[in-house]
Amino acid sequence: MPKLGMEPVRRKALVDAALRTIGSQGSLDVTMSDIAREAGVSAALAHHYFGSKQQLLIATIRALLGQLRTDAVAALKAAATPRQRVSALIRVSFQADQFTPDVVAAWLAFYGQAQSADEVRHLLVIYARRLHSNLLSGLKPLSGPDDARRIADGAAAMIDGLYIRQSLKAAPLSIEASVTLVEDYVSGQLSGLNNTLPLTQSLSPLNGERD
Amino acid sequence: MPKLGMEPVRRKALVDAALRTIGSQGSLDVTMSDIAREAGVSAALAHHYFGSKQQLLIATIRALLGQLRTDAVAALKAAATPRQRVSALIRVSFQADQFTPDVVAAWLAFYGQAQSADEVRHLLVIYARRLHSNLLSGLKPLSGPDDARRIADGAAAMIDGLYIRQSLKAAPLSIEASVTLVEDYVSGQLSGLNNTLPLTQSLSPLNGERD
DNA sequence: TTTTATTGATTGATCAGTCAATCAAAAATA
DNA sequence: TATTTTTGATTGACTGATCAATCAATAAAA
Repeated sequence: MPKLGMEPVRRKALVDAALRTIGSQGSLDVTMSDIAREAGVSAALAHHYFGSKQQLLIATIRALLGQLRTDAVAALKAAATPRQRVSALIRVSFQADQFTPDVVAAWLAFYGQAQSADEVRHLLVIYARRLHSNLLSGLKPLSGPDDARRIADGAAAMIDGLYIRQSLKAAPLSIEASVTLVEDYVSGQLSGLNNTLPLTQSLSPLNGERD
Repeated sequence: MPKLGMEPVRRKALVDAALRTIGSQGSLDVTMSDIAREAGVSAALAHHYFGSKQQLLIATIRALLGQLRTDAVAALKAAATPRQRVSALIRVSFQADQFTPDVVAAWLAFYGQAQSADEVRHLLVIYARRLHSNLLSGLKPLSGPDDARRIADGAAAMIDGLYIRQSLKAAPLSIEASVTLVEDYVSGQLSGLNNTLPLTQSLSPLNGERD
């Protein structure tokens, strides 16, 4: 069987399998054997390519983060106004493929791991910073920098919190309801400012002005 | 050494030790020996009183939840108006002893555990429901029931999200900043309604009217 | 033949949970 | 009161299972 060039194929298969396994079990207490079996290879091969379980987990987080970035970049490209950029970021966070029980459970498991593993924490901090800074760049033109920072903090927190709620699977909010909640927060905060900036587009963020 | 009536003393010591150990390590991957050592007893004694590690963990969550309820009840008792009740609930969530890195890390670890342990999930669902329903009872007099539900969802999500952010320990928000964010959200949403109800007190929630 | 892919078998460590034994206070008895 | 019995508290040592990591061996390209 051994054909050449298997390494990238196996790496991807193992990372995908790790995500599925962690997600379905909802915990990082999955064995290398579990993951390898899911990927259709031996546990020894997983060690061969990743060196350690920890490294495989880190590669898995990176994959998750990379997907999120790709999605965010694509969504931002389609947004014309600052307000639309903010909406695009909110929507990406709750995009169907990011908001599945498996993926949410995996994120949660990684957050737990962040407490004891600095490298994991670092990656999650990068995610948090990126979301915050992306939101900020959309919000700054719509308010003062201080308000923008504040609103970005609030929106980011609400997004993360909705993820947690989702993970409990008890009366979880739908994607649409989640998006609406965050949108309402942002709109409410922006319209509550001592309007020194035109806010005309802020009430229907997704219907951008024509031309 | 054996004096009578040690059981409640040991149980409490073990639960406290579990919280400290889990919090400081930031993970449920602590051994019974770790916890027992922290409590100053043997691992065998921990098993003697709790039967299993899982049961000790569940007792620990219950303790956390119980403390939260006690604090909430006390805070609600001091609140005169519905709006003040909402503020009291927000403040309790970020109360100093609930918002320490240890406690936050422990909560996070328990959320992870909720994925695979139904009893743990059930307890966390209880917490989520209690917060939501408490918020609701304060919000309903200030808005319609539908808006109240929506705002309660948003506020609860934001609170949980701020906890997560805290756990990352990267530029975490202060207690005051956290409280302010949630307060601003609630105030912003309430003032954005088609005001069919008097909202005069909603802008300075903590300065209740006299008499 | 050299290199790459792959695995079964093994190792060493870790841990939850069990158990039999010990110790000392309390209760019963003399 | 003095002595014996009972009982709760406590632990060290052990077991069985699990798992990450290693390694030597095999198979198939190149």
